[in-house]
Amino acid sequence: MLDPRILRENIDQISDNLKKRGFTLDKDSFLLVDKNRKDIIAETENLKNKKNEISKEIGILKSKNSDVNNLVKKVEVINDELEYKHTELASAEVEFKNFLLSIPNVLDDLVPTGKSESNNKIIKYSNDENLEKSTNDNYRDHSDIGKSLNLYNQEIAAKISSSRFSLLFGNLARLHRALGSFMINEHINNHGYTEVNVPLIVNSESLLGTGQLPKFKDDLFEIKNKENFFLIPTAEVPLTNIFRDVILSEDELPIHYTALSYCFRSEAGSYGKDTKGLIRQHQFEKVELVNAVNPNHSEESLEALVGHAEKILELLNLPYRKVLLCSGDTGFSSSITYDLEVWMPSQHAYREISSCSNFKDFQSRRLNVKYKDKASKKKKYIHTLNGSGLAVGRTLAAIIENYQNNDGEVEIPEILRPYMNNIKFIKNNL
RNA sequence: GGAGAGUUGGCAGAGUGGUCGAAUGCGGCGGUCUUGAAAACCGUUGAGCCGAAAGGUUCCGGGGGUUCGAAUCCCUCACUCUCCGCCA
Repeated sequence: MLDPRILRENIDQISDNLKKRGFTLDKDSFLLVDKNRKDIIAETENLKNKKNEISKEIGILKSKNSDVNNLVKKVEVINDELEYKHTELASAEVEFKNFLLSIPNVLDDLVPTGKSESNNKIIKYSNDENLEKSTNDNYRDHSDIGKSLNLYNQEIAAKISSSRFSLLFGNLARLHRALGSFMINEHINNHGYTEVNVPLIVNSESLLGTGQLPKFKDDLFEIKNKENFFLIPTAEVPLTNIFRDVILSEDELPIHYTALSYCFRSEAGSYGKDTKGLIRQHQFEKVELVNAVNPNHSEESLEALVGHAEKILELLNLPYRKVLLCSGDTGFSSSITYDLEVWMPSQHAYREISSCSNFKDFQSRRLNVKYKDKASKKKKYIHTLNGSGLAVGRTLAAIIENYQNNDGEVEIPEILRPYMNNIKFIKNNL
C-alpha cells in the first residue's frame, strides 16, 4: 500500500512510474475518492463535536436538577444526521482503502523498463556464459530419470490426489529432505538467520498484509469448511506477519527469519505449463528468507539476501544466472526483484529457482509495522524483504538433471553426502 | 465438544452510566544531586484520522445495540486461562 499523502502530493510522478508496469492509475478517481472521504470526515466530526458538547452540558445541568429536555431534543436531531453520515463515511472509507490496496508498489529507479521476461536484465552468470550456446542435447529430463530409477511417480500421485502432485521414493525422497535441511542449516549457521516453524494455514488478514489478497485470491487454496482459512502459498506470509501491528525498537533491526515450509498454490491459469516433473506443483517445499530492516539499510540488505540464496547454488555447484526483473515482470508488492535462475539442461534453459524482492515500506504499511527511530523519536515504517533460499523441489530437479551420468544414475553433490549416509550415487530402486 | 473465569496504555493493575484517554505502581525519557554511577527527588511519557495551525475526532479484545451520554449496561464473535471429555 502506498502512502496516501505521498500519492496525493506526487500523483503525476507516481502515475508515470506505475505506467512502466503497465498499470494505469486513474488519477482523477483517486483524487475524487480522497476528497470525498475527507469531506465526509470533516462533516461527521463537526456533528460529533456538537453532540459531545451538548451531552456534556446535559450532564452538568442534570446534576443541578435543571431542565434538559430542549438539549436532549437537539442531540436527537444531530443523531439522526449522524446515522446517515455514518453509513456514507463507511462506504467512502471502503472505497478509499480498496483503491489504495489495488495500486502496486512504486518501482525502484534501478528497475529496467520493459514488458516481459525478455526485457529482464542479466546481471551475471555463475560460471559458463555459453551454456545456452552448447549443443549437447543428450541430457534427459529429471522426471524421466526419476521414473527410470523407479523413485519418482506422477501417475500414482494423480490417483491419490490430482495432477500437479508427485511421489518421491527411497533415496530421491531422502535427497529432497536433505536439501531442505542443508539449505536451512546454511542460513542459520552462516547467514545469521533464526529458524522459525510456521503455521501452514493463515487467515485473510495475513494475506492482505503481504499482498496476496485482495487481488490474487485465485492463486490460493481456500479451506472450505472453515471460514477465513487459507493454505500458505509461501512462508513469506506467516514469517512477515509475525511483525503485523508491532512497533519494534531500532536496536532490534535487522531481523532475519527463515523457515522451511510447504507451499500450496492453485496454479490457476497455468494449465498445460510445466505439466511434467517437479517444476510446477500444487504442493512444494521452499526455504524462505525474510528480512525486517531499517529503511536506511534496505538496499544493501537486498544485495546480501540475494547473496544468501546464491550461496546455496554455489555450494551445490549448479550453474545459474542472476537476473534483474524488468518493470513489467516485477511483482505487485515489490519495488525491485532479482531472480536466480538455474540451468536446466534438458530444457536448454534457465528456470527461476529463487526470487528476492525489496518491498520497502509497501508491506509494512499494510501490516502496520513500525520501528521507533532514535534520532527523530518518531515511529516509522520498516522495510521488508524476502527471497527464496531456495525452492526445494526445483532444486532437486536441477540436481537430477545436472548431476546425471551416462548410466542413468544421479551423482549426489558432495555437500549433501553427509545427509545421505555418504553414498555417492542414486541408483535404480534405491 | 461441555462448564466456569477473564481480555483496560510498554508491563502490572484500578476504574460499574456524565469534565475518564482513563488513578496508581513499574518501565522509558529529561533534569537536580554526584568526579562518574546507583539511590533519592522533580518533571515528562499511548496511538490513528482530519487540519497549514489552533484545534477537533476516534480508540479500554472485534462487531452491533440501549442511552442525550458507555471502559462501565445488553447481544454477538474472537482469543486467553482453569476443569472435564476427545486426540497426534
